[in-house]
Amino acid sequence: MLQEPILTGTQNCAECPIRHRAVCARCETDELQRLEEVKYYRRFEAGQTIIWCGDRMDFVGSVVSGVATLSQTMEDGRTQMVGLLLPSDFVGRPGRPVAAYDVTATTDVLMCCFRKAPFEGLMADTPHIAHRLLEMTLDELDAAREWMLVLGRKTAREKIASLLSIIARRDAILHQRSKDAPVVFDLPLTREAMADYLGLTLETVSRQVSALRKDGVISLEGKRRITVPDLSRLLDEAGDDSAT
Amino acid sequence: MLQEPILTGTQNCAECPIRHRAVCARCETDELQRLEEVKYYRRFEAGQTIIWCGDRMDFVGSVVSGVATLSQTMEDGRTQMVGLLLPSDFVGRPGRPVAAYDVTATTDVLMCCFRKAPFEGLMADTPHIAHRLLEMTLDELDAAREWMLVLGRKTAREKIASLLSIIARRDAILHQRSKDAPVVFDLPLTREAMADYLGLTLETVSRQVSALRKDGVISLEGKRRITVPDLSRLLDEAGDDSAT
DNA sequence: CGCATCATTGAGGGCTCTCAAGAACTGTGG
DNA sequence: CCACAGTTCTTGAGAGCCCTCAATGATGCG
Repeated sequence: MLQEPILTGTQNCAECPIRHRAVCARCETDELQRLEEVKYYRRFEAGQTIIWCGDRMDFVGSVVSGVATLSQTMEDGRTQMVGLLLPSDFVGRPGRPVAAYDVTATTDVLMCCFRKAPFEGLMADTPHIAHRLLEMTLDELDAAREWMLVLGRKTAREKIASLLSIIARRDAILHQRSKDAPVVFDLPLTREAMADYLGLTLETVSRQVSALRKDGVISLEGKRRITVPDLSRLLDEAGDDSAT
Repeated sequence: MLQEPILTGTQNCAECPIRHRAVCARCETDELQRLEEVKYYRRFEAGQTIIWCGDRMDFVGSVVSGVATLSQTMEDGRTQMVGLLLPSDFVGRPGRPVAAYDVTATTDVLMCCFRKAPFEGLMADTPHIAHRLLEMTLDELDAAREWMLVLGRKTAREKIASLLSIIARRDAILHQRSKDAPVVFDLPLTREAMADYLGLTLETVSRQVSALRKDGVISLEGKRRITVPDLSRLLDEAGDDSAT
């Protein structure tokens, strides 16, 4: 799905694609070296569960490539996605021994893992890691709160448009397209995963995607490839005050 | 609503009721002294807006007493509460010049404010503040994610039960009651505020509260005072896996 | 080609919202 | 102490949005 460098064994941090956005972004070379001593890579296939809620966590880490999801499940099977993990996002909570959520790979995922105990020691020693983690956590908190508005107050159509807007915006930044060019991207999520993210059923997701297509807000190539001819139109549909 | 100490002018941190839970919890006496130099108190009446979304923020701070809410509003007036601020909770984001949410006092509120620029300087110097803030932010992120499940997947009845559970649990901890004694507390929120928190209308909130009363899960004295005869019953209604 | 997975579409029902009226509580002034 | 407005809350009736159940269609892989 997403391009992924072929990595075998240990990789040099200096050449890491997420070097300047991950939890290690602010580290000096000596700090990086200490991180490198406690790090290792793990690879997961699309669909595979990375961590089960309640499992002992002996590592924390960063998503290097691919997309993973954070989700919660009730006894009767209702599930709600509570986070989308993109490259550079952090997994795990320092100081907590047990995972609070299920983590699942939705595409092939490469993770850079740090052994937990030494990582916690590093956090205490080197302010750069702790500061960066605080910054990232504050960003995630903002994203979670943004999402609470989507879940609590938006219609199914607005929910779909909101999700597509987020992915489209990320894509626009990543590829630095011109403002007026149509945005094209692949959905990294199945209809079911979209439903779990949006608090809908997969049938409703399917219906609303079809409706947006019929209304010309988006067009589809196959099931996953989406073209947005007019991004501001999509933002309107999402109900966000895009201004202008 | 909540008892509130009568404070005039500056107060000594050593006697502060939230001394050991707020952002300053880990500070040594010399760090506290530096904090005290940049702090001041502000008082807000119930119903008053503390901060408008988009306002310049020249301070951050802690709720000392009372209850405040964090909320987002769409252009057409739909609003979603995204956080409940209780005593010791932190307000504002270091490094951000502008408020991202509306902050409203739902009861009389006393806030301990720190001038933003010097506070940010202190954060860079003293690891205790940054560490505590990270810990608090991670807790808030967990709470936000917990709430996403409520908003996305729970029924109206379960939503009400979930909200009451949260308040009841906090009250049980605060008052250290025996396990089996009935829990009694005052709702710090109007029906409308509850609706904004739960992603419902106030009519639905009212109906479901009545239904829980008719079914004996709770009983009411006036509109606000609630008795929970059997907490585990309430937790069941909330749909959480309370286990035993 | 057949199977499995993922997605689409339809029909009907239920939960929550909208609109509306009235009741209960609060504070003010006579 | 009571009258009266203003706010908050409750309750009802009907509509609409989304869910549930079900069948069909597309896509990919052995």
